[in-house]
Amino acid sequence: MKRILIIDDHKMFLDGIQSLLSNDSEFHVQIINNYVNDHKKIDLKIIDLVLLDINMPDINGIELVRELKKKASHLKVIFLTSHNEAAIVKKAMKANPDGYLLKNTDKIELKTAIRKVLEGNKYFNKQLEEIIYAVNTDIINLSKREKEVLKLIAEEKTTLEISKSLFVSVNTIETHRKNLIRKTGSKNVVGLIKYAINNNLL
Amino acid sequence: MKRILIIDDHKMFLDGIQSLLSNDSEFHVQIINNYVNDHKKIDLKIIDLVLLDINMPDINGIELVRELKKKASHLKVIFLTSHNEAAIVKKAMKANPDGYLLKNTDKIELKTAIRKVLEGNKYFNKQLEEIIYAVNTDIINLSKREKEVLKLIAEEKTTLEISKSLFVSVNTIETHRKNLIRKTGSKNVVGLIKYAINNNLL
DNA sequence: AAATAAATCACTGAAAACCGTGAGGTGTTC
DNA sequence: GAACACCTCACGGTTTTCAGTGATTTATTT
Repeated sequence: MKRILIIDDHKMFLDGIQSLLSNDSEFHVQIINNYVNDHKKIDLKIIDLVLLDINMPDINGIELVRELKKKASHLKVIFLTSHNEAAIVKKAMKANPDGYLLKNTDKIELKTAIRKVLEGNKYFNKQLEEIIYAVNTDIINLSKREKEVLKLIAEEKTTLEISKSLFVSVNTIETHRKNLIRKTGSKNVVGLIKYAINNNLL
Repeated sequence: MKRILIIDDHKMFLDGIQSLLSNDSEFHVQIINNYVNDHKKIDLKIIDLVLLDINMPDINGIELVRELKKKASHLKVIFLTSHNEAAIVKKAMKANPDGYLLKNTDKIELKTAIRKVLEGNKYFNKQLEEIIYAVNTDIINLSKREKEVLKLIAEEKTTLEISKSLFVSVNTIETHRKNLIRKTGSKNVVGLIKYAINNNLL
């Protein structure tokens, strides 16, 4: 019997998946709705596999994977999320998960993925292969200053206004702006805002 | 035995909820992943209650409620969504649903809500009461065309590109753009994108 | 000590966005 | 039929963004 832990901010989703997997006597399922509050209830040592969302209000799923793997290196981890945007998937892959599933996959694939991963394989949605095996463009790693500028952009401030409020030259903010667009793979500020919202940077 | 239909774009969520409710012999659950494709498989006459998401790629949940109620007036309908923003909830309430649940509620409340609604009551998450009974502030009402333009803006398309893809003048798109910014109370496209994302217009 | 990343600034030039204002045609609603 | 919302288009002008390139300083890492 394999022990599975699921972390997601939607209780209903948790209850559903737990019910789904508990029909198999093969799995014992524990659920957590809020990692920050409830992680002490869980003994990671006896857990075999963790399913978790990327985008949760209290904690960032990608960083959480790193934390979990540090605490219990035997843990297998599968992302379970609805995000299929290249930038997010790529970022998530950097945390070296054992699997990545989209929430629009069905229960059969879910179980297949869990079994494969427990056997030591990796399992990724077919839809993601293209993204995952794509040439690794620059890693999205925004500096502190860049995030600061991004927040001000998201407040509908112009480059001039930002430069004044940060007491630097307009040229500097323009450079930050260009770097933000380049790093996030956006075409213009629109993509930048979408990235910022998707990645909880605001 | 009551027959329940669930419509959601995430197969995994569907499978989970079906499993959850099917443990009770009280309910018979049918699921649909894509209303546009699969609605013919369902005989609405024998369905007692529909649970559905608001935001689905192929169809708008709010309009769908109106359609369902027109086709089969005995149907009870509960929204099941993660949206708790005032604008969306208010809009959803206009469709006169019998219930509104957030996806972060648990299985107990889900079953309670279903039973209450089947008895002829209304059931709404406590968290929503404040919103529902709040004074109706002005509703931002974007026209069909404006929403269409907004979607293209959100795809990082320029005004020129949009005008070409819609076969109208650049000036027309510029006007739409100005009206969108004005109507949403934004200062520039940044505010527009934030509005669009917050209100699920994409 | 060398390499790297971060933050700063400059200059040119082109493209795009934004503002204001006016206006014609269509369709719906009161 | 008047009022209204919607969609369309035009024009002139200003502001902002975006692209490309190069450069200096500081701090950190190897």
